[in-house]
Amino acid sequence: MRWSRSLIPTLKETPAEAENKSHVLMLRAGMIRKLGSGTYSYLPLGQRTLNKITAIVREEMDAAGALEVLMPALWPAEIMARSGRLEVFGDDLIRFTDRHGRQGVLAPTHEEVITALVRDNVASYRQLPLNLYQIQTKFRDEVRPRFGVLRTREFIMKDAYSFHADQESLEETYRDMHDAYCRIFERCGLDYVVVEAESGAMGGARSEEFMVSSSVGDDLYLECAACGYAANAERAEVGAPPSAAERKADPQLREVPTPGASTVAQVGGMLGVAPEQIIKTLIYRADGRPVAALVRGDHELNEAKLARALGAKSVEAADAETVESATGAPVGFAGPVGLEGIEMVADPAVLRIENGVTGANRAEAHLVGVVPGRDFQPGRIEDIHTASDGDPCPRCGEAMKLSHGIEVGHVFQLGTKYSKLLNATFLDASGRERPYVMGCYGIGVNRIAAAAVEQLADERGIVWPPAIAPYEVVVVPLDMSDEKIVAAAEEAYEALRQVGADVILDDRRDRPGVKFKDADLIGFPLRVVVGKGYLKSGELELQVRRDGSQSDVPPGELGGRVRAMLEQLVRLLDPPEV
RNA sequence: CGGGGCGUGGCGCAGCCUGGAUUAGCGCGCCAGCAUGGGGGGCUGGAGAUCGCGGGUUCGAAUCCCGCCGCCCCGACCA
Repeated sequence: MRWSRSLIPTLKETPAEAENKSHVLMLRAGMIRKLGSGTYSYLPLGQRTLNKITAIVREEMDAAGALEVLMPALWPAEIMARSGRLEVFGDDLIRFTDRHGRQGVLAPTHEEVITALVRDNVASYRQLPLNLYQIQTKFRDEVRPRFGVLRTREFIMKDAYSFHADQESLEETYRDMHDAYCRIFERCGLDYVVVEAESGAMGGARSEEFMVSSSVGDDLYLECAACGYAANAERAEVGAPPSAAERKADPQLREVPTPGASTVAQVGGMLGVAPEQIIKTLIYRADGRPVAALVRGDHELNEAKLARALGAKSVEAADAETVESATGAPVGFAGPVGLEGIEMVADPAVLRIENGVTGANRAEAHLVGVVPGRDFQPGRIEDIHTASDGDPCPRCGEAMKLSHGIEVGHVFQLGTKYSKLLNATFLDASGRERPYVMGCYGIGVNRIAAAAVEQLADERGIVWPPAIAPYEVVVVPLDMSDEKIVAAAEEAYEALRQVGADVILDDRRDRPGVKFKDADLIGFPLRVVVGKGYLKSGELELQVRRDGSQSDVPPGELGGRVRAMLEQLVRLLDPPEV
């Protein structure tokens, strides 16, 4: 491609709306332009990157035995009404009414359609397992689209769905998909972490997310550097806290007035104690029955963990009436001391508090000098707080690190949830009718591009991993009025095309500075410069965007050298073996 | 949904509070020309704006008032 024939509107200045790295740089590099909130056009450069990503995704999906299909994005609303997800998605669903007054939606994900498709066209276990995927635009009316292409209302997703006769078969495909995902993200040059994810209420279901560490990531996950345990913050288990040293103090339990102070922050402020010393007592309803859940003041109760610990189907915060009848005090003054007639679950961290503060079960009063074990005895001790930075790893006990991450992929064992809901069954070998066991697997295509920019960009601009760069190499003639230079650049361009390199020739009649700045901004992995040096020595300069290194190359060796360097760059970008 | 902010040539901004002389200004980009050719450089001359939309106040509105629309940020929500 000749630069002068393409459409690459680079920007010197940052558009006011852009905040984070990938948004600013993709806009400035002329890859994307915004149409409305959360909707973007991809210009030639942006589309090339997207195409490279989808090509990698296709290759790996096909290699893993998945079959590509294409389903509609435009649905009659009743499809989702039938599965009950009209309510589940709620306002996230983009709805419309057509000319006949029929209700429609734009597809946010495809479980219903694929399940019905397989139900109606597959009937026997002989055809299983079956793994179908598509690469297609999804629509979600995000409450707040943000961070450029990272969170949009319209995005490209690779979604795959697998159908099995049994759990064992599902697990095999699940592993294959997991491995294919690892290869995809490695090939895309991303440094990623696979984290355990919250699987929801359905027991047995497994789920993992693929995270790219980034400060603009919307997800939180914990990682243990010592043993490699990693999990989404909602999911992460917390190991036992280090065993308490001998108690130094034996504080006296007494009640103090705390008028108007009902939150941890207020109580802490009024009594001059740190949140870590406060025992937060939360009254919940687990399948209807009230329970008291105790966590440290600086910790957050994790409802999924509480439900699991109690073996409850659902837990919800109790209403004010329940709280009052259970504790005898208004909301905000509950405490474990003297609390009777209600099941009590305490987080292990609570038991390490030496001199605690907690509600007195009386309005406007708290207890100080509380010693767990001495002043109250919880019925159960369970990990029920949401993991936070520094919490001990559940496997090895080392401190875990909390990071923000961009979720670029997600694999999930669905089980029979949708097949049962939609009555999708097959006949097994003994002629029995059984629901499909299903898995689903998603990848955010645009997000991979944005995540790569977030992760690798430097002060000069984007640094593309070669596999997803819009062009692998740019040839830059520095003086378009010099025939020798132009001729040499044309030859280099041809030579690179001959060896199959993805190359663009910057044939604009601009000054060198403009060309260098643009090349840096867009982030082509390699740059071939033809200028004074060539006139003197007859050699071309080969420059590496990533580290700024350069070397002289005789024109005859250019093709081979570029190929070799691109391969080397791919290896440099490989994440360390996990 | 709550809070904050913004809409002025393609982009970044000024002007608005204290209506009128600014012909709506500046920088970047764009077009033509000259010189230049190793990091967004210089000179000359141009093109390009119904000041988000609608209504109102006024002799007069980019500027004041009302309504609407769009966009951004923080938070809540959601996966």
